Formats: sequence, structure tokens, C-alpha cells
Amino acid sequence: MKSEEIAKIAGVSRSTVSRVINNYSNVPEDTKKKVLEVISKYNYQPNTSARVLAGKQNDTIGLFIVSIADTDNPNRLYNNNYFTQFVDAAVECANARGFYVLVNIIYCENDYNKVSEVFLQKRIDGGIVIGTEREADVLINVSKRGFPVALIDYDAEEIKKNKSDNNNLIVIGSNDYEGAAQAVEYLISLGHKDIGLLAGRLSTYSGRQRYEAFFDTMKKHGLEVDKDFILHGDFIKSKTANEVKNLIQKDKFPSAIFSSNDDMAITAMDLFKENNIKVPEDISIIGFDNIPLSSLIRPALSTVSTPVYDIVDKAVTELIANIKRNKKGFFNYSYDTKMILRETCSRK
Amino acid sequence: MKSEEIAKIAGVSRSTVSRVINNYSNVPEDTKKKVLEVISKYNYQPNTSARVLAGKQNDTIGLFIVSIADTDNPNRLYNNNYFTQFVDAAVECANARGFYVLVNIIYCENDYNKVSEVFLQKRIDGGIVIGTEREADVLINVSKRGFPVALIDYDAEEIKKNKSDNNNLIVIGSNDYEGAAQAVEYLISLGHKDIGLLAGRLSTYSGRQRYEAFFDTMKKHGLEVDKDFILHGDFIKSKTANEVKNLIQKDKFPSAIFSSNDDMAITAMDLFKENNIKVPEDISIIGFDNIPLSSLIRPALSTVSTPVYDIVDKAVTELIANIKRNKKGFFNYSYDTKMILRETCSRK
DNA sequence: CTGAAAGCGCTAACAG
DNA sequence: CTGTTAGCGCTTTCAG
Repeated sequence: MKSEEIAKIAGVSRSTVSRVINNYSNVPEDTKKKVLEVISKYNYQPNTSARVLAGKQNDTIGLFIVSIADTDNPNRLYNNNYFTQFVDAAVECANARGFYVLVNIIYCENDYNKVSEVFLQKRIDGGIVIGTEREADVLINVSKRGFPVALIDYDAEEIKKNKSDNNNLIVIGSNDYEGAAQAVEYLISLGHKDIGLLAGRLSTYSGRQRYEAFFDTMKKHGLEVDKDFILHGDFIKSKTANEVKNLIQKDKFPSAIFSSNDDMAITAMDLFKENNIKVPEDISIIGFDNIPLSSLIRPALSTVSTPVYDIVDKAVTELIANIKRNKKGFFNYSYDTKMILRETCSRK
Repeated sequence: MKSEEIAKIAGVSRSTVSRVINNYSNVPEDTKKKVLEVISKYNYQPNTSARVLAGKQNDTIGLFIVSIADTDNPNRLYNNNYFTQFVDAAVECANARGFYVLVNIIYCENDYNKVSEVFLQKRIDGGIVIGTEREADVLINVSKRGFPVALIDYDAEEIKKNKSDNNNLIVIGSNDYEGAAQAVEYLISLGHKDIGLLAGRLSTYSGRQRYEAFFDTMKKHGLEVDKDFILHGDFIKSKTANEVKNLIQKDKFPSAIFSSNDDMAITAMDLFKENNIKVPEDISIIGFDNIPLSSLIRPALSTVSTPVYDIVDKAVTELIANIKRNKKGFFNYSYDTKMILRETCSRK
């Protein structure tokens, strides 16, 4: 079924059919009704490719999830409790606004080219990139070519430097520095002095923010950081497990740990349990992200929640506004985090 | 940048550019190389809409996730530990085969029309539908119109009846009846007689299979089923919680429960814990699906694992084969489940 | 208000 | 082996 057939049946021209489909104002109610009836009767749907080729938008946004980690694990993302939230939220928000979502996963540096490809092939009107590494350049270039891009978990300041003329870039994130500082302050307020850090991948913005906040806060309180208590989990389960096992082997032990995300905190807790180290009696731990799992495990994990849903919703909304040319420019939004106290931290 | 410009620069015609893009055999190495160089130099990517309109495939499959549940919960899917696995697996498998994935969520009966729309608009070459309700007809009609469709968690027998001439339908699932029977047998072998059922939504195929297997197995062993021990959780957290709370109020209690999925089992366990009912000392429980969370909670949940990844991989592979016209016809595949014994079942 | 006609960027006969 | 040409199904001027 194509618009020409609809036109013939309705006794009008293709143009008129097109006009009613696109809701033009200058078509009389009668004609409109007549055409609509035929369309509905024959279950006609316009061919998207033809519409796009003729100048319409695609009404689809690309969701790019960077998951450069655990490359030896065939299940990768599959096991990542953090990103799945983004997929769900993005699809839900976009669908609610009449947009489709093309989901892409970036497993390796090489995959970054996929991003530009998808744009260049005009498969999408705009894209959201999450959890990105340093390869911001690729994305900034894409946006400079006129394609709207929303970046989540990115250093807005650094981008602002290079962007200058960028009209299609939206940077959205949470105030992780403040959130992490607050968590460490909390641990300190509980009387902890020997505090360890389970650090995330420093090539991510959030990884760096949480890392720096930890050291700054410790310093602010005149607390020494024992190098042996700095574990580089890099947001990767297997790495985290190795680092924690190493720590357990040592003859000294922190009384509390600030973990840069919940996944790593949970991995550590499992290992603690295996080794009869009690949380929070023997060691306190606080995570970051407030993934669904964190409230389900026992003891329930104290953590810092980032408003994932709000962030994604903002990303989708702003991206669509940019696509529709309502709102061009460089925008930067940042959301506050919130400490969620549960059962894994106790007074020293 | 369009193919004509590439042609001009490379000193050939558009057709030749098209030929090298589509890897035709009748292009001499030299010409090919020359064109490829220009393409790569200018970072040219063919416009997908134009290609599709000219008769090429879209190289994208639609993933439709039915989530008719908890409609009052704004986070819906977001909290569903089962479906996220499907999204990840599907994207990974499809990407690996050079296909893109358009993810759609079906929240209500009305959304079923979205499925046909996406097909009719030619946004996708084929679709995978998961967790479907009775509205199979919509999908079967879609496939009858020539669009390849893969159905996961569907009653293949029932479909076979109506399909007869269907050439584009693939039905994939796991042998849930056998898996559920095995789980109940296990509970019985542990000495349990008063066994309860946490039933899933009976409008899903898996929900029905697991339900029937429970009753059949109990009957086979001459065991009575107490009506008060049949809880209709419908795969929905809030409903499950209500049913379990009701049960706890009663003066009689089963010594074991077979839960039609892990999510409901975990909800029940949380309630048991709140009410000082110990698992597995006071009550044994076994779930279904083996979601990631089930191994993380304590006590770790005994369950029946379905090979999600295999199922999705098969769905993607077969769907693509059908799209590429290598393999037309009606196909039905079913995978065995596997009991995973952990810590929630004990001898009566 | 509405039809005719051009054109979006590509592929695929067809001819040479 | 390669260029020319005719669409693919739609939107959008441009006339009327």
C-alpha cells in the first residue's frame, strides 16, 4: 500500500494525502476525514525511508553505550547492572515522545566508528552516548557536523574549551564530586580514619570525580591515605575481585571503604563474606549509583544515588528539542546526588 | 556527501560506486581500490533511507518487549530483572551480525499496534517479540504479510494450528514444563508435601506451562494441593507481595514453595525475612529463570535456569536467516532448562 | 484549497 | 566491465 493508492481510493492526489498525514492546516475537515478513513481502513503506514529521503526526520535516536571492559567475558554488558537502567529509561522516555531508539553497544575503541557511521548513514536524528571514555573527539566532531549529540558522564568544562562554536551538544551528568565527598565525610564522621578506596576507571569522568573527591576529602580532614588501601577495580568485576583478594591477604586492613560504584562494592562484600569479614562490624563500605541490587542484598548497601531516570529523561528531552531545532546551542545540566544510608556503615 | 560526488572524484559513475559498496564481483581490483580510497578519504557512508527505498534491506531488527504489568509503577520495566537480559543479549547478537536493533516496549494492549506500525513503516526487516500475551494474532498477521517474526515464550503448538501457510514465523522457547516438573519433583524428593505455588501470569505461555507442571507433578505423586497455598503473583511484584502477606496471616503454612519466577521468589523471601520466617529452615523455596540477582542474594536462591542467551542468539540467527531468504518456513526450537541448586531448599 | 512535477540518494536492469 | 536511465515512495514547491 502506498500513498498513491490511498489517494486514488479517496479521490484526491498524493499531495493531499501527504498533507493530511503531516497535519497541514490548509486541508478542509471533510477532505481530511475522507482520507483518514481510507488510511485507517487499509491500515496504511507511510514508508519511513521515503519520508526521510524526502526530507522528514527519522524520529529515532541512537543510544550508544560504552562498555569497554571485561572483554574476555562473553556476557559483558549482560552482567552490568548499571547500564541496563539507562537502556530502559531511554527507551521509555523516547517512546513516550514518539521517538524510536536504536541501541548500540560499544565494546572496543574501534567501535567508536560505529557511532559516526550510524549518524552518517542517517539512521538516526540524534544520539545519546553514555559511559564514554576519552574518545570525546569523535563525538564532538559528529556534533560539529550538525548532528545533535547528548553526552552523559562527561567533563563539560573540558568540552566547553574545545567546543566554542558547537551548536548541537548537550552534556548531562550528576554532581559526583560532591556526592563522593559527602560519602567520605560520612565515613569520617563515623570515626573512621583508615579509609580505603575502590577506584573506578579513571578514563571516565565519574571515575575521576569520585577519585579526586576521595583524596581531597581525606586531605581536608588531615587523614593519611594508605597506598595499600587504594584498589583499582576500574569498574570491572574481575579486576575488583583481584584487588580485594590482595587486600585481604595483607596484614593491615582499612576500617571503611568508599567504593566508586555499587557493583564493585558488592563484589567486595561477597569476598568479605567468603573470608568471614563482617560488614559493617569489621569493615564499613559505601557504594555509588544506587543500583536496584544494592537495596536487595543483605546487608543492604549504603550508597550514593544518582538520578539516572532524571538524567536520561533530560537527555532525551533536550536532544529531541535540539533535533526539532527548537533549541540549538551548547547546554550543560548537572544533577545532585543523594546519600542513601542502609546497613553497611557503622561507627568505628 | 553522496555517491555522485564520490563517483565524480573517483572518475567513475554512480553505478560503479554502488557496485563497489555492494561488493559486486564484476569490478576490477583497480577501480575498486580507487573508489574505496575516495570513500574512505571523505568518510562517505551511503544514506540508509535511499538504499532501503531502492530495494535494499534495512539491516535492523525490532525487539518488542511486552511488559503489561505494574502499570501504576512509573519504573515498570526498569525494575524488571528478567527482560533486561533479553535486551542486552539481542543487541549483542544482532550487532555481531551487522544488524541494528530498534528496541520497543509494549506497555499496554493498545501498544500492540506499534508492532505492526513499525513493520509497515518498513523501519525493520524483522522482529523479535518477547513475553507476549494472547495477542498472538496481531503478530501472526504481521508474519503472514511477509514480515519475518520470531516469537519467544509462545505456544508453538497452538500457533502451528493457525499458521498452516506461514513462512515467516519462528517460535523459540525453553522446556518450562519439564523444568518446572523437575523443580517440584525435587521439592517432593526432599520430603515436602505441603507445597505452595507462586503462579505467574497465565496469559503467558511460560506462566501456563509452569502452572500446569506444578499441578500435574503434585497429582502424579498423590499430593493434595491446598487452595490457600496457590498464590497468584502474576509475575508482578506488588501483587506477589499482597498474596504472600495474605499467606503469612493464615494459620497454616506450606513447607515449600515453587515460584514461577525468581522475581516473585525474591519478593516472597524479603517478606519472609521481615516476618522472621527463615528460609530454608522454616520454608523452602525454588524459583525460575536464574536471573543474575538470584545468585547474589542470601540465602542464594535455588532456581531453574533458562538459557536466555542461547534462546536470543537462536532467535536473532534464525530471524536474520529468514530475512536474507536463506531459510523460509515455520520453525520451532525449544531449549532445555537446568536446575540450579543453591541455598533455599532443605529437607523437610 | 489542491494537483502536477521535481527531487531526495541510491540500486538495478539495460545497453553497450 | 561500466555508464545511462528509470524508478523506490514520499514531501514540497509552484501554479492554478
